Amino acid sequence: MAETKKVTIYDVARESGVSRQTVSRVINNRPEVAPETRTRVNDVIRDLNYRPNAVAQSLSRQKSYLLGVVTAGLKYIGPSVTLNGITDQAESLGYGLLLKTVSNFAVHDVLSILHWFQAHQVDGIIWAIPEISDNRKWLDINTPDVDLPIIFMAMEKHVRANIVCIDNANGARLATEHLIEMNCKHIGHISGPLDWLDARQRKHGWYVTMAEAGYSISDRMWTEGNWSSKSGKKAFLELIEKYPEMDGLFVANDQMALSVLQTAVELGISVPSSLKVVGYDGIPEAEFYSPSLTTIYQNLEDLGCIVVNELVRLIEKKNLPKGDHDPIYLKIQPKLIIRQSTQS
Amino acid sequence: MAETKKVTIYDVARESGVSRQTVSRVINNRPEVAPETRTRVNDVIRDLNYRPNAVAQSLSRQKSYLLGVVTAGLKYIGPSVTLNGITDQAESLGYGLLLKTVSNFAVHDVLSILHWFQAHQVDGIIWAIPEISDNRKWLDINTPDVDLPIIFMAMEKHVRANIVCIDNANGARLATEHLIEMNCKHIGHISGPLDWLDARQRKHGWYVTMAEAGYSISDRMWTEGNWSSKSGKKAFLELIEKYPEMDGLFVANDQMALSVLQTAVELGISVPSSLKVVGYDGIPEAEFYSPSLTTIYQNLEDLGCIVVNELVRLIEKKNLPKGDHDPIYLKIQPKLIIRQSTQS
DNA sequence: ATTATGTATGTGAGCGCTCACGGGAGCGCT
DNA sequence: AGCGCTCCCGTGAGCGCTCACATACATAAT
Repeated sequence: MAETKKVTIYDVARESGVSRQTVSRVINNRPEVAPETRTRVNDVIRDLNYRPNAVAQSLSRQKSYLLGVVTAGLKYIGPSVTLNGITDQAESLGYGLLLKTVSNFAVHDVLSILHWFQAHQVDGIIWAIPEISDNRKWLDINTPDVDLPIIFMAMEKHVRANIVCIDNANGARLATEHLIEMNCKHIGHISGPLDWLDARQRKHGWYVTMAEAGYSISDRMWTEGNWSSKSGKKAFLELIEKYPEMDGLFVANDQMALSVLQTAVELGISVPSSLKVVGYDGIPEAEFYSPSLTTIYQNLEDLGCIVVNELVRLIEKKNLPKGDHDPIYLKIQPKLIIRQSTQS
Repeated sequence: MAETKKVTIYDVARESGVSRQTVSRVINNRPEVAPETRTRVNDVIRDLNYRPNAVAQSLSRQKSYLLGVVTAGLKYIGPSVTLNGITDQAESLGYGLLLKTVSNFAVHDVLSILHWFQAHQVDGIIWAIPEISDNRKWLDINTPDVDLPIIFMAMEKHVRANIVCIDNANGARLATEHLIEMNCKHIGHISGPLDWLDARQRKHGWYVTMAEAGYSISDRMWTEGNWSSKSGKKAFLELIEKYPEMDGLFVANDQMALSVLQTAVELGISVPSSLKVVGYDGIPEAEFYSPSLTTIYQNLEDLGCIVVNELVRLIEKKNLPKGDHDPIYLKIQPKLIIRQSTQS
């Protein structure tokens, strides 16, 4: 354990009778080394238990193979799953992750985070915080003085921001169209908190689909929740009161939707026969509830994976051409999963 | 944006007419700088938009202010919440986080992870992977050649490993004692997968408490699940069949417990009047189910926070004395939260 | 023999910073 | 004048590595 202090490239060089540069060539797998030399150096490396110092490497080659990730709300399952996708893909592309979190989605000091990443020489940044109220405003006001590739997740299209997100509007459309197909005539909606972009997009998707299908829409047909089970129950009680003829319901996330299913039992409303319910997210529990919940599944792990791919592409492209291309704007498509809660 | 290239400490020095060392003193808030000099340098720093290069600092001072965290199963809520606690506390102590994940809890190559952290000069490591089957065996076999403070979470006591964990056995005791107090005469258990240490500890806690209270115990009184809702339902059906007189049930996590509550409705078993149920974890949904679920709450955010505190203590203590102290072994106490599912 | 073409290695410099020094200026004291 | 002291500041060296180059020796082409 408490061996000699740090082994450096010099130790290896001395021990194997070559120069540090040759050792460097060996550890970086460069071709210009004689086979015997290579094996000899490798032997010494093993004997000395040498391990290249990544910090020194970063400093010297001006590249860290590290990505910065800002996330929020790891206590919720969505962000966590996304992060999981990010880590996996980063790992497999040979990048490490420097993680920052901000509390309750408010970005108190964007710049300090960007600067911290910059100081640590990350090669790129993933901004994995949902767009809520005006927490992206800084992008317009204050062009950050950080010259690094950044990809944002889940935000409105923007002139000079790279974005990868889920197509919420289309997810909502799938849900609503399904309810229409199942012959629902009075389709309500429980939205997420409307300062969230995702919530607005889902609500908008419901709205537009209804309108296109010739349904008339009024404010008594929807209520706002805040994603939590508790709020789901509250919103449902409110909604069913002001919209009693409702026979179809699109809920903006599964957690609230499950709460609706349960509350429906308490109220003696039978799902799916007299009310059909669609959720959003595709959490595992939704499958094993009874009735199992029809939902819009978004593969957040994939999303994380795609973000990393795009970012690494940006990083590696950055060296070559000077021309500013259009920013990335990628929408991932969610899928409708039909289960009992909408079957007749 | 695309300004001049990197601003270094030399630029600041030249521009403000002092030596790099003085600039260094300013950015590190050292006292030996004349007030006017300090403000002048600070002005130049602001004008030039200078930001110290953390990589160079790490290399030079041989200290990175970075912690390595290995986690697994971010797609589950437990590990994520813990990670959340870790990030928050690390942040507030001035440490950054380097994150690695491993897939499905199996540590295919422990050493490569340790070495990666070591190469990146982290100051300490948090091993936040649950102990499952023999994924800690390496600790016995192969004393890692990494001379860094490491803290493990959720593992069996070990001669030379620092450990911070939740007192599962005691949590299970609280649950079981509560059922006993509520006059249950036939108390069953649905365990987690028994290759998990946590599952074994919870089961053991139930067992011991039962035994101490003079209950006789047999194998028909418990079944094994795998934490998932689905498995909870399956386990419950099995259990109620072989142990029909059961009137109290301790379930090893909330997810399975909620599934039990739901299945009970389907079977026409009324909770709590004819069966009382206690879960474990304290997930938010548990509160808003009906009946709301009595559960054992473990504050995982706190847990993460405590781990970081201990690790940083180790790091900062490391410089001073040579004496190896006993390894850390901290057990965090969970709490019983009584709700409807056990009220008479 | 002369020049070209490689292949395998070593050398200086530098990445951006901090440590350990050392040294000048200014003060009060003998 | 000389001493010691504090306060402020600068210089050399080095953290561990990689870049761009130079060098040595082979082999092949003229």
